[in-house]
Amino acid sequence: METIRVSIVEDTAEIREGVQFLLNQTEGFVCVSTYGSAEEATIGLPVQKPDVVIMDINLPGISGIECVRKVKPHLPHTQFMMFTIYEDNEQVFEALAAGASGYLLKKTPLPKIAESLRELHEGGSPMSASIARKLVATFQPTPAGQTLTAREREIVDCLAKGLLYKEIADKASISINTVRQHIHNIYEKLHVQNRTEALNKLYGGR
Amino acid sequence: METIRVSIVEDTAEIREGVQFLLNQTEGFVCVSTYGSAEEATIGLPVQKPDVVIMDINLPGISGIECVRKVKPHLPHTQFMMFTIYEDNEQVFEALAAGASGYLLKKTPLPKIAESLRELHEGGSPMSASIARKLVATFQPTPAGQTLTAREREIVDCLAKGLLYKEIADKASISINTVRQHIHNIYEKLHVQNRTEALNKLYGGR
DNA sequence: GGTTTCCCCGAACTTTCGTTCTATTGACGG
DNA sequence: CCGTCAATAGAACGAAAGTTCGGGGAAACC
Repeated sequence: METIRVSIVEDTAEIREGVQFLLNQTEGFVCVSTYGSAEEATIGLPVQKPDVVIMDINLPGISGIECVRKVKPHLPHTQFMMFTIYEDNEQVFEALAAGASGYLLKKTPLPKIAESLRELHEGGSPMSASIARKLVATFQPTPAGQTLTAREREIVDCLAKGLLYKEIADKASISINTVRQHIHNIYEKLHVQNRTEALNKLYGGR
Repeated sequence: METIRVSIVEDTAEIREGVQFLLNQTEGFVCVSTYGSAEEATIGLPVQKPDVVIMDINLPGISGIECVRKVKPHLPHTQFMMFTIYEDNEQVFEALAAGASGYLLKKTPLPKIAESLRELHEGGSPMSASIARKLVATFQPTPAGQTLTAREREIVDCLAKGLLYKEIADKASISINTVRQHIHNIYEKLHVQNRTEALNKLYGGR
C-alpha cells in the first residue's frame, strides 16, 4: 500500500494543523503542503501535484469551489475532497460540477477522515450519507412518474435516449401515430409541453 | 432511539436467515418479516409496512428492482436498501430510479450493514464509495463540454431547461436566427442531431 | 496586415414534434 | 352485460426544431 500524498487548503490554522498532524501520524499518509488561501493553493498545487487535496469551501477571497474549478483541469489525477461545516444543497452540486469527488463535513471524526481519503484515492466518492441522499434524489422519478403505465414508461425511456418518433415506433413495433398518442398522454399526465420538460420532470432537471 | 422495523427479501435462505439473526441480535432493530421471492414480498410488504427493506436484486422470477418499482409507490415512508453481489453500473441507476435509496454489496461486513440501515432510516443514502463515484460522475462536465464557448454553454443551459428558441432569444437578447446558429454549432461540436442527445452527452444519459 | 475565432443576423427551407379528432380492440371489474 | 381503461391506429394540421445558404463586425493572435 503506497503512501498517499495529501495537501490541505484551509484558512483556520487550528484545523489545518490538526488535520496535518493527524495525517502525518497515520500510516500510509504524508502531508506534502498546506495553504491558508485559495490564491496560495492555486499556485502551489500544480507544483506539488498531490494525490488528494482537502479543500475548505469557505475561504477568504476566492472560494474553495472556484479554486477546484481552476486547478483541477491541470491536475486530472488529483482527487479533491471538499471539506466544510455546512451541508448546503447548492454548494454540494456546484462543488461536484467543479470537479470534486468527495464531500466531507468538518464534524467528521478524524479517523473517518483518513479512511475517506483512502477511499477517495482508490476511486471512490466518500461522502456523508445525507449528502448521498441528495444525489440519489435526482435519479428518482417524481410522484407524477408513478402514474405512467408500463408501456408509457417504456416509451419515456426511448424519449430519454433522444430517439425519433419513427425509431420508437420501429423499436416497439407500433405505428408512429400510436407513438404520438402515447407521448401526448404522457405529457398530459406530467403537465408538460415537450420532451425536454418531461425528462426534467421525471429525472430531475440539471 | 426507536426500534427500526426491517423486512428482508432474499432467495438464499442462508443469507436471509443470517441477516435476520444479526438484526434481531442488534439493539434497535427488529426483523418483522422475510421473503424468499419478489412475488411474496409484493403481497407482504404493504401489509407489514416496515421502516426499511433489504432487497436482493437477483431473485428468481421478478427481480428485486421490479419489486421496488411496484411496491414503493404504496409505501412512501419505507426505505429500500438494494443488496447485491454485483456492482453493476446499469443496475445501480435502475434501482435508484425505481425508488431505492441505498445500495449495499453483499460482501459488506455485518456490523456495517446495521450501521447503514440506521443511516438509511435517518434519511441518508449509504452506499459503497465506488458506487457513489458513479453518481458523482454524472454531475461532472464531460470533456466534450469543455470545447464549448461561454455563449454556447449559456445557451446549452437554456436548452436543458426546455426553453423554446424564442424564449432563449429573448433571454439572451439576440435574434432567433442567432440562437439557431449557435445551437447548430453546438450540435456539430458534440456530434449529435438534436437537443436530447446533446443533453445526454453533456450531463450523462439516464 | 492577414488569419482565426467568436458573435451576430436574415431568409428560405425540410424535418420532426405535438395536437386533435375519430375509432377499434381486448382486458378487467362490478 | 356494460363501463372503463390501455393500447392501437389514421389523418390532417400548426408549431417548433434544425439545416443551409448568405453576410458583417470585433477582438485576438501571428
